[in-house]
Amino acid sequence: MAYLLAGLRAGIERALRAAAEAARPELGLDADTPIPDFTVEVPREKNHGDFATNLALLLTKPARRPPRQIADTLLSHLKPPEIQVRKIEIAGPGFINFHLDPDWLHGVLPEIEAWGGNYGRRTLGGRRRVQVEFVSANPTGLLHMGNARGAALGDSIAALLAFVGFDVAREFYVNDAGHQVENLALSLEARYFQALGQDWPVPEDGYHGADLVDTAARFVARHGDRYAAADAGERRAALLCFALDEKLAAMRASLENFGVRYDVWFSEQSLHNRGAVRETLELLRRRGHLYEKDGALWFRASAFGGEKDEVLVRANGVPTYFAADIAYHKDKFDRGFEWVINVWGADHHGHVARMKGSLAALGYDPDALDVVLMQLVRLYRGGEIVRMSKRTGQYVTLDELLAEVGRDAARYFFVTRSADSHLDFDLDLAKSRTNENPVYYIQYAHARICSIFRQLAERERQAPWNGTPNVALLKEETERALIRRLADFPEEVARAAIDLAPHRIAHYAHDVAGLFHSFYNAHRILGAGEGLEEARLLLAKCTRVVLRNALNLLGVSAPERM
RNA sequence: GCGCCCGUAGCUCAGUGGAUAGAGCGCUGGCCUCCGGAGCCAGGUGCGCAGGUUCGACUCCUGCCGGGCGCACCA
Repeated sequence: MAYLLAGLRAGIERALRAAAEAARPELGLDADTPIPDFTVEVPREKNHGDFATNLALLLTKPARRPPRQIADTLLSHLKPPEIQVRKIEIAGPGFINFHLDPDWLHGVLPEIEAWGGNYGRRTLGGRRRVQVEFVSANPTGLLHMGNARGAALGDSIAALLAFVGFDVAREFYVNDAGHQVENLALSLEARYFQALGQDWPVPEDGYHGADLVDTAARFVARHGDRYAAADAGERRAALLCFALDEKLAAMRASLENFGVRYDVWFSEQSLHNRGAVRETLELLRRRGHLYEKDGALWFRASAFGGEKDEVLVRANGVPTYFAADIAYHKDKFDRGFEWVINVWGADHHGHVARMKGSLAALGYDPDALDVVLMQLVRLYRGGEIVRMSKRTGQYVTLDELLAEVGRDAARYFFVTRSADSHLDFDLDLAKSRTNENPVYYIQYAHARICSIFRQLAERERQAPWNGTPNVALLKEETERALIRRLADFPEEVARAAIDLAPHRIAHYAHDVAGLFHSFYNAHRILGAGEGLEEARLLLAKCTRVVLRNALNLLGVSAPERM
């Protein structure tokens, strides 16, 4: 998949490498000295041309010559690449700047038009199988802001990886086993008896959210007081089963409203049921990485980069969450994923080293696991921090967020910051339908373009135009700047995917929208005159393609009207 | 105390070791008899501190200061 811009860059790289090889004798480089890894990048400063390389600067040490002299020597050996270079100059401390024939931009729009919805797609992934696991919230409550950020981030990462050619699966790990679930059962039991009119307090460290009151009420509606007199274990099991079904269904619905769909919902309990946890423990034991102490079974995590050793089986015989998680990650690789990505809250960072350590201990490659740690979300309303606590049941849920600010603004806000930056989410800003809100700025550009084409369609009914737009007519500063930026999209996509950083796409889309608005404001499209109008329509059309493709990656809609 | 993340403009944040560090919001002043004014144009202040590596550091290393989060037989 060779895009225009990438081709130009590659051509310059090849020509430079060849020049460096040819200049070896003059530069005093023997055959063993490698040519350093130079960059061919787009200079920030326009006067510095279309591309610049630092090759001469990097050669100063091996060649032991001043950089500008090296640059001179390189230039004398530089065969003009297959592209049209108008001017090459040595500048600054020793950069070599390439000024291209500005006509190269003429190829960009036809390229975008031809690719359409696939413009920006790459083949970097080689169809390798990648799994992205995200949210994986405890089914003990509703989804909160941290889960929402994880959902937006994980889904966009998955979309990006798919766009660059990976075979991607989205997965939700359901923590339906362990202490917290037992805790949930006890809280439910209390709400159940309360619903039946009895005085039965929710345990101190239980779940106090009002949602459990509703769950209990529905349980009573279905089963009445049948379980009041039943065996406690039976009662709790029934309540739990009922609640988990309900909670998971609700989570799935919330996430779908948020534009997130999973390929797999993976049950932790299923690992226990089919003996996968036991088998994993056995494998670790055979490999000599377990020992007993104080009646518990420990994993020698400290031998694999962990901060300390970890308990896998408690003295009471119950395996820990970590034991199940090891089995789970083993299972991921056994299912054939070559690359596994977890999106976790920063409060789990301590878990990363031991998780990777456990993979190493099992004989898997710990580098095949990447954990994207995402910092916490702080919610602001009316300039004040909204305090949240799951334990006390006081937190804003994903559903409430969607009701208040809408899906597009929410998705955009969550994904516009890098994962390792704390997120201050301003509810007032996110729900404002004004120019303060950056998400509408992008969508507005898209809607504007659609509006132009609606009018065009209206007019074309009288006098349809059929010809080929002449992109050479697009000579205005704002036009060229916009085209240039549209040409960047494939590289932006690749970078964002490799870095697992969808926020780059958010910023890029905003940038493109801004360039379009500037162009639009400075020049007429419809009625611009014979030929020019068609060229500008093509530019608008291609801008729409890029905006749409970018917004798609973020899970934000591209509306035709607003 | 130890570990991870963060510290860039008044606020919220971008910025693969490159040349003169950007955007949004807020503030001020302008802009179409015309394709959607949710738009455009103009105006300015900043890389927490101190060392080090490098031809070159916001970026890498060390120390310090400040903020967040971890350091359970919880998940």
